[in-house]
Amino acid sequence: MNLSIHKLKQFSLLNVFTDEELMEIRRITRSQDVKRDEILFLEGESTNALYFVLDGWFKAEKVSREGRQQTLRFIGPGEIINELSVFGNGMNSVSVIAMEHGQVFSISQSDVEKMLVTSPLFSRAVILNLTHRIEHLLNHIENLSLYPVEVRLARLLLEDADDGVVIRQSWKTQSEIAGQLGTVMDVVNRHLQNMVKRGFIEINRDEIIILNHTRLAKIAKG
Amino acid sequence: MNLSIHKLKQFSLLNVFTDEELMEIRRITRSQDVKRDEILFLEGESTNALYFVLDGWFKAEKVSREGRQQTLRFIGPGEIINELSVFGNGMNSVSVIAMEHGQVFSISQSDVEKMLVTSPLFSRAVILNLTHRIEHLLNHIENLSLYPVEVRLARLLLEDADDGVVIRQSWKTQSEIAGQLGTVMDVVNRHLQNMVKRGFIEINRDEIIILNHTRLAKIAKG
DNA sequence: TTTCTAATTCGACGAAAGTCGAAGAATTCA
DNA sequence: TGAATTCTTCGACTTTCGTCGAATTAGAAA
Repeated sequence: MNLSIHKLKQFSLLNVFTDEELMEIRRITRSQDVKRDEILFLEGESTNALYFVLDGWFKAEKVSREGRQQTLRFIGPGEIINELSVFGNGMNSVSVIAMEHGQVFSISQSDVEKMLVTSPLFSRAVILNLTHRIEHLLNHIENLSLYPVEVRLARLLLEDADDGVVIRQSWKTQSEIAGQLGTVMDVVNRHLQNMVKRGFIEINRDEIIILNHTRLAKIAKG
Repeated sequence: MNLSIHKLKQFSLLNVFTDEELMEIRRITRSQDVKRDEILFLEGESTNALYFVLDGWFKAEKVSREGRQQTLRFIGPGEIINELSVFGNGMNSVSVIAMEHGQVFSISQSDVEKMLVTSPLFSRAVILNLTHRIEHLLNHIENLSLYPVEVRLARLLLEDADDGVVIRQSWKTQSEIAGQLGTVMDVVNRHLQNMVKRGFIEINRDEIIILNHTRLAKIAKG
């Protein structure tokens, strides 16, 4: 059993339990390796387990009939997948796909349900988690409907930037960025090139460097 | 005290309590009349109470710097306002405005917090409420980013229609519909007129009649 | 290296959406 | 009832976005 108590505590949902309780919980988890491009579950299916990401990156997306895709979020270590169908008893409203090799563990819906009843702290943590998700989604909607791609792109760059540098995982292609922004690759490229031309940023394969933070922030303001 | 136990039970969050508990709860509520166009609270403020709509309609919206507005939802009797700042301890991320004269009652954040700790059923109901909100928002995002205005409009009409008729409250202007769809009045009108011209719908001041459900559904499919 | 695949870049075009000005219709208010 | 306000409608114009085809570059695999 390589699932340490320490690792379990990385998850805000589990951080509310004592070490003894976590040892109990560890027993009801099911670990799972996920290969790159593997589909954890599909929109429309019913999946009855809560997944915890130990390692690797995933994305949650919706796909239109014509194949356009809208990425709702990228999901990394310490984050949780599938709150919606577990707590809402519904179908998955998004598909979740592994961007790279990863590792997750899951707890069945019935076990989660028991935890909800017995631990008010766990319930509280779940509620907090859901409100954060809602805030994130509200922000997403605001961006989509009120601001053009250039603004959304500038905001994305500034948010993802760490010390003026946006690190690009190997899977973070312009297509993926487009999916995140709710548009298509060509449009993203056009705006990126435009920002390069104006000297605001510099693009490499594995990073995007912000050269003029002030001007970029001005764009992001809308 | 004109707030009957029966009325309290209309709310899914409160329906989990016994009559005795509800009498207790009734004591900690604060009723309030709201005039038309009155702002219940503003985006960015911190409001520390959970509101329950007894009567009247409200809207939750975000406004851009340029004045474009995105309505997130209309809120009617039996629905709850401000889950986000109460459960998430953050600021309001939307503004809520009364569309018509209405009546609400509220419970303070600290009292709600107590209810969360003492009643697992209440917690469960809150979680369910939040997941529904998330589902709704996900749907909204999908529509915004993947489907054009005409499709979104057709979907809205079909959703709101009751027996082939969409009843328009006096405040449900084309401007409001535009805000709901994430676009502007002119565009909505253009598409509505187009649907009229093609004989799919008929527009009156107080209702929109769906004449050709099949064709409209075909548009809604995307 | 060479080959193959995936990602990026470009130009040009068409479609959808947003903007502006203004006029007509309906509703509300005095 | 008349006046004022709000809502709706229209046409013309601009901008942004999405699409297509194709060339170029970079990376991965053989």
